[in-house]
Amino acid sequence: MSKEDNSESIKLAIREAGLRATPARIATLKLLLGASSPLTHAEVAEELQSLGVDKATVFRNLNDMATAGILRRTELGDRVWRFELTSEEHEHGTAHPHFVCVDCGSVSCMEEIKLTAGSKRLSEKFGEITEILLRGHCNDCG
Amino acid sequence: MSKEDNSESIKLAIREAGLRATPARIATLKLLLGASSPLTHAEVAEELQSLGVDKATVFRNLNDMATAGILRRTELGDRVWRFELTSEEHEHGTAHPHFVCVDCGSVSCMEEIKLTAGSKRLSEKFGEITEILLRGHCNDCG
DNA sequence: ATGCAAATGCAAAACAACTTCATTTGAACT
DNA sequence: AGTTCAAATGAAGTTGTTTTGCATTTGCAT
Repeated sequence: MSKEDNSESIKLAIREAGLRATPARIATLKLLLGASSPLTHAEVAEELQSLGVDKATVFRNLNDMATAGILRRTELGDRVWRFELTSEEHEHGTAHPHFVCVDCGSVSCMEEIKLTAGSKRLSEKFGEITEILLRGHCNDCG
Repeated sequence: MSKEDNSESIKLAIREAGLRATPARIATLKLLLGASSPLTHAEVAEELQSLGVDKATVFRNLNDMATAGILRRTELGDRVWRFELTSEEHEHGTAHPHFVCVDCGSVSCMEEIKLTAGSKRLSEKFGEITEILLRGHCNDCG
C-alpha cells in the first residue's frame, strides 16, 4: 500500500464523516493509525506543531472527529482525554477495554474482556455497560 | 455509638496514618463516612466552607489522606477527582468497582466483579489489576 | 507550658480544555 | 479554471479544576 493510497483513504473517511479533509486532520489520523494506544491531545499537538498546526485546531479536530464517529474519546483516570481510531468496533457501539498502569501511567488496549455470569447479572442492575477500564500495576512496574 | 466516640475514632485513624487530627480533616472524614458514593473535591469543599475551611486546604487534606492510605482517590471519567474511605478493602489493596453513567454522570459503588477465567488470564499479560471501572448507560437514563 | 514541624489561609500559578473572532481554505458550484 | 461560502484555522483569551508559595497559625510530643 503506497503512502498516497493511505492518504486518499484517510481523506475519504474524513469526508464520509461529513468533515473537510484538511492537512491537520489527515496528519492527525495518520498519527493515530500508527499508534498502538490512545494518544492525548498534548501528544498529537506536539507531533503536529512541526507542521505549523495550532493546538486549538488539534483540539477542535480531535473533538470534532470524535463527535463525527471517526475517533473515540476516553478519559482513563489521569484527567486527560485520549483519542483513538474507532475502526470496526464502532458498529456495535462498544469500546475495547484499556489497561492503565497506576504507577507509570501507560495505557494498553486490550482484547475483549468478559465478566462471569454472576458479575454480568450484577452489572445489569446498574445499567448497560459500554466500556471496561482496568487499572493496576503493569508488568514493567512490577 | 455517640458522636464523641465517632470523633475519637476518626482522630485515631488520622493519627495512625501519620497525620495531625485537625478540624478540617475530621470534618472531611465525617462527611465521607456518611456518603454512599465517592465525593468530589468541590462537594467536600462546599460542605466545609461553612466551617471556614479554605478549598486549598480541602484539596491538600484529601490528597494527603489519600497518599496516607485513609482515602482512595479515583477519577471516573469526568476529569474530577473523587474520594472515598478505603475501609476494610484497604488490607488487600484492591478497590471495589464503580459504575459510571456516561449520560448523567452518576457514580455507583458495586460489589465485587469477577472476570471469566479466560479474561483473567488475558489481563495478567498486562499486569496485576487493582481496580475495575465500568462505564455505560444507567437504568435511569435508559 | 513550650517549641517546632505540620497544617492552614490567601493569593496566585499551572494545567488541560474550551471559546471567540478575524482570516484563510476546502470543495461544491458555475 | 474561477467564484463562492460555509467550514476550518490561528492567535489570543476564558473557564474550571487542581496545585503551589509564603506568611501565619496550630496540633501535639516533650
